[in-house]
Amino acid sequence: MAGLGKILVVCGPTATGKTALALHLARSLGGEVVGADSMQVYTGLTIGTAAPTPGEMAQVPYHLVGHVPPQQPYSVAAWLQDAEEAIDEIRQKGRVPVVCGGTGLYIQSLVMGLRFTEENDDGLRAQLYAEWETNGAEEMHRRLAAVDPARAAVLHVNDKKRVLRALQQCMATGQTAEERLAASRRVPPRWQSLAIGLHYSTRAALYAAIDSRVDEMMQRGLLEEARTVWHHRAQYATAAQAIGYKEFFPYFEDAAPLADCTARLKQASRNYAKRQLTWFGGMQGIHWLAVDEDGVLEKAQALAQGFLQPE
RNA sequence: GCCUCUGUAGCUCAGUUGGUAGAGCAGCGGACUGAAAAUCCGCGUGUCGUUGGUUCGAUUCCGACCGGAGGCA
Repeated sequence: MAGLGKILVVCGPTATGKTALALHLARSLGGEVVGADSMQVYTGLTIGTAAPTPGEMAQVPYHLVGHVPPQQPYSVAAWLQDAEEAIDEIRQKGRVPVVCGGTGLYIQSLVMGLRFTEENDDGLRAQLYAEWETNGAEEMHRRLAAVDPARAAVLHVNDKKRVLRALQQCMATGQTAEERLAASRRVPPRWQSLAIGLHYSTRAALYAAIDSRVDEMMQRGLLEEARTVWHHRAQYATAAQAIGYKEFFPYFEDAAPLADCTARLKQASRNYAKRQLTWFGGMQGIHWLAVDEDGVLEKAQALAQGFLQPE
């Protein structure tokens, strides 16, 4: 363990102040921030994704924020690769990597040290999605059961995304999901991480923070940003799925009043925060801090300093 | 003032030819290995507006009252 590089991780549900904490840690400990957010990676999606502001990014070096054109596909695999590169670069400079974000899949994969191979076939994926439409869920699930019974047994028939992904992966590589999982863990973790999770002491406080942050985003010009995304929705395959934009599409299409869309956005954000809470709640070893109690920055800094202390 | 419609889950509404009720959304819980801000799974007791009456039994039928919508004056 002694030789493992150390990284700090700031995670938790949306609207808890992760960005501010990461900035504080990076500034006080000589660090650089690495974004772990599946939507903040896209260039130009700044207000709706609550990306760090130019002012914040000027204070400390940032990585993996706004570095992907919105029309370009991206994924955990790509992010992991980018993140490893960024972390290596930061450590070579003798600085501390501060990974910050709310995408549970990304953070967990990084902490676990997962690695993915090159395999990916978008054409095959599209074909399988088309077949799902004509053949139905049961038939596709049966096909998976024929090639990878273990995976099929675990996946619900309606879990379209995972059933088709498993099928695609089998067809492309001949490997079962179990073999793929094993391969992703082949290289032992390269980092030792301290994860700090931010939350509110009550669910009501979290939801109130989310609601008022949406109002703030509106004042900062979210609607115009959303309109841009709407214009390009055909090319922005993944980016157009981000919460904060798609909720306004009905408004742009004259199908709903603006107030309804704003309310819908708040609701979607609350639902999302709940899913994040489930995800991070299931991760072991997170040090949780309540942001509506005093001294969060100090507590986090003390934890980080203790962790970074050479043994 | 009169007539008609209406009052069922937090919200929008089904339904019970009389045997105390169920969907969607919300909410709550969970899952998650290449689109993950995505995707998927599970959880439904609520004075069936109030109050009398008929009935073995009323949320359901009848009356009155209260609230809401519309129409006629």
